[in-house]
Amino acid sequence: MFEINLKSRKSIFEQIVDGFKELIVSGVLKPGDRIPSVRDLSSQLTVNPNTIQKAYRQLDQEGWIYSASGLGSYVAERPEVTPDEGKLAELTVQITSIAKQMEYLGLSREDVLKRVAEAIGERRDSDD
Amino acid sequence: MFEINLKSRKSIFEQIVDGFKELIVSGVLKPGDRIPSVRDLSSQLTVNPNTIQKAYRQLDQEGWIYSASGLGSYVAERPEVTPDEGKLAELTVQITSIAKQMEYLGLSREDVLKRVAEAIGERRDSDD
Amino acid sequence: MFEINLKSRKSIFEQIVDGFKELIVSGVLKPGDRIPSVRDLSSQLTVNPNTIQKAYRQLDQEGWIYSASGLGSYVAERPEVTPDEGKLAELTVQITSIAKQMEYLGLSREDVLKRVAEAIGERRDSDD
Amino acid sequence: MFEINLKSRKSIFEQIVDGFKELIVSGVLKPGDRIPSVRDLSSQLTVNPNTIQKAYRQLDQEGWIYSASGLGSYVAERPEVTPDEGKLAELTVQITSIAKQMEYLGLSREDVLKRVAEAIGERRDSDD
DNA sequence: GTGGTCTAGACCACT
DNA sequence: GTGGTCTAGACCACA
Repeated sequence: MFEINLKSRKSIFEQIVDGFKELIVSGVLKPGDRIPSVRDLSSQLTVNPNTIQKAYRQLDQEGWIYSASGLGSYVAERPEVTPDEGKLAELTVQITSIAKQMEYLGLSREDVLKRVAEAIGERRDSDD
Repeated sequence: MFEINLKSRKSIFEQIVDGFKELIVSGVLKPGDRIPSVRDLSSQLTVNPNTIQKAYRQLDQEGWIYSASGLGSYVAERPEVTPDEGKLAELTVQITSIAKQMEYLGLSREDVLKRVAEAIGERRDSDD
Repeated sequence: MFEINLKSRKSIFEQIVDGFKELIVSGVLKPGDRIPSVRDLSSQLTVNPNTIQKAYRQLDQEGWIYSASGLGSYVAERPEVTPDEGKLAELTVQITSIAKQMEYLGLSREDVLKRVAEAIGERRDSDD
Repeated sequence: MFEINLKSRKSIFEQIVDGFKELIVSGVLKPGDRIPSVRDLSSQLTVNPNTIQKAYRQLDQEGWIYSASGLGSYVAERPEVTPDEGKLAELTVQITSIAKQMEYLGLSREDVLKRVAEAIGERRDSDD
């Protein structure tokens, strides 16, 4: 699935949460897909089940997955129609901070935008 | 200078570090500017001096400020010519992750780029 | 009959028990009505028969239905004359807690009562 | 503060969460008040610190308290101005279900409303 | 001192 | 089998 880096500044918990977000957002995991059971992932990553559990609960609360006791955990439907403005606002704050730091490091505004555009897989030049 | 929000999930330490980064990156604090002494900021924010001290040390290590013993702390010069590719790579990873999450939430790629562009204060094409 | 929502925090078992209570309390199911057999409901809801079985047993014990071996399960008579003060006391505690939370959230006492009144389908004064 | 009933259907975790909500909603704990440290409450209730911690985190996420690492946990400000319609809707669903059950048990609609009115400390008859 | 993370391992209810 | 709760106890960063 992914790997845990014990040396990272990120906590194991956070790495698992973010790891799943990446997988979902990048389309590797699709809505309805079953994700590993707490115990399975626990032994796969050699991480305590409690930690996995906590991560799953977090992802559940944030709406990324849902967990049905006795059945397993599944990737939630993609939030359609109404982009959650609350979450969006939070992400905008984060992205702003990072974008400004990149600019400060010497990147031109154009270059920052280019990197983001590449990141989400869009050609900015051709058919913009 | 800025304010400490105890209700934030961020620790006070983190808020101070990030707060200074924002101020520097946004140009409020310019290279060479003197920043408050540990004692002053401590009483201003009613925050434990140890915490301020630690934050300054962190900012120093990351190259945002430099502390001259007995003289005070100053905003470091902007790293001009040579964009630190290591830091840049890390930031790119972060910004990619966030941009993809925004897209997943329902924003079009165009809208994501627009938000970033606004974030760093640029008009994307000419006068869009 | 009703639907099972796997994404709910409620267990399937709980959803079935509560679902029947709602149907009975709202009058959709009336005393004496036959409810589906375990097998039927199991295939209708695609839920494990054991779970249905357990839910029926629970409803039986709480006096909402009665199961006649070999004949099926039926909605029990409404407990007319003697309101079970034990159950009532428990419900009062629960409703009090929720009402106070609604008030704390910013609803006036009037508004809280209005919502409850609407909930049970009554006009509070005359034709409000 | 309050007591834990090991025999209750409610989990310890839930009892703690609900216990604090009661205390806040009833005014025993006021915004800004400090609540016991995780360790203190843990030894007071002879409940594992992890469980207390989990409860505090839940209360934090729901906006009832806020926890500042190294400082302690405090009752959050009362949500003013904008009654959170999401939470309100959830509570309305709950209160409806209970009110209907009370009615089914034999209470008149009037009696149900009376109980709720008493619960939140309002006289329905005098100055309605 | 504070909150927070993580592990180890038991136990429970639900499917 | 599944998710979820709870305990016991270590450890960390922050204040």
